[in-house]
Amino acid sequence: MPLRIIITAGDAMNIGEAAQLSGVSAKMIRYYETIGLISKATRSYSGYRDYQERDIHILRFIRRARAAGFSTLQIKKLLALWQDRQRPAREVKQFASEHLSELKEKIAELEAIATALSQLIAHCHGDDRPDCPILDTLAGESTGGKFDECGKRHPPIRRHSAPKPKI
Amino acid sequence: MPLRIIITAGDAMNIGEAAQLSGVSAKMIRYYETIGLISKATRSYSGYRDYQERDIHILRFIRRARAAGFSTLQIKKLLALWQDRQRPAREVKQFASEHLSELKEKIAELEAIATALSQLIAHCHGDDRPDCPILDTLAGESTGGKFDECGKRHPPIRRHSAPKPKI
DNA sequence: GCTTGACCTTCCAATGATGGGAAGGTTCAG
DNA sequence: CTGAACCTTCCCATCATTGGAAGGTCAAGC
Repeated sequence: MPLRIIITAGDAMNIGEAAQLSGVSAKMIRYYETIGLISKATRSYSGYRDYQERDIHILRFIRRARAAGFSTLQIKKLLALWQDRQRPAREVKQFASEHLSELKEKIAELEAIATALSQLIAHCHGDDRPDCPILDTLAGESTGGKFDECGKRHPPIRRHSAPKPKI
Repeated sequence: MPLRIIITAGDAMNIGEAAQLSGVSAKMIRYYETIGLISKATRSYSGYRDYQERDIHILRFIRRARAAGFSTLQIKKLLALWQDRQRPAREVKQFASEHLSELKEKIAELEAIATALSQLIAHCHGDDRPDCPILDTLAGESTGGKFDECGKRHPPIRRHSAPKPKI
């Protein structure tokens, strides 16, 4: 992966440098532009996107907000709150609190699953014999078992990670 | 939502009844067939899929495994283990344990986010004044802040829930 | 000037599990 | 025979993210 380190004196920079400085991939910067999360970048004569320090700040904000688990839609609102210097902190606190509640709910769901699974695993002798309470429970005839109760939401397993903040 | 309750004496049934009995939606049954998680259903003369009791058991197994947070790929393996009556329970236990580790890791990540967010919220006075440590942190100039560390994976926010087990 | 390679551009595709809906065929009861 | 409730296949959307192709641009070194 050859990676030329870009150093520029002034403010203006291409998308690659913006990506390096902000920790948001160029791909994602373009994506954020298409979904309207950031405003359309001005273009150089040849069509290259042009970024300033100010854009880098915004992109970093977005990266951190993503790392905090906010969706792009939520970030749109956060950006609006951020840019409005008159907004009362109350609004921000409330918004963040709602997100925190969702997070906690998700955690509780996962923990319910983990607990149930732990118990099954604990009850499995795990030797060469074929009888196994784990499979028996999943196959179970009875209703109202552990896994008829918990784990109602299951986001797809993702291959791609969110951008790993290296800056 | 008109819903006719279907009661059939014998084993053979259409996809709708299979869905009701298994708790897996007809849509998902077809999907599981296309991705090869279940074998292709036999068809009636007119092309309707035909299901037996045995298929219902498999579908219930899949539903519970999904509720336990296994991906369809993992379930494929679980089904193979289940169907192999000679497999040592050790294998199942190991497989489930690996999944449990992943679950715990995910929980830990979410908890790191939740903790960091909690702290920010706690530090926000939340009144009418505009200064707010939450936004300040997201906008922060400094590197190595809370959200430069935690939360590396963020599955997309889903609209659709996994099938809610009602049976 | 020309080449080369590292940039940049747009566009399309895939991921994973799930639902929505259209267009059209089947079945069964009244 | 009609209508409703099934069934079929096919395409689309979600969300954030990456991959890759096809092609334009720029700057350094020859």
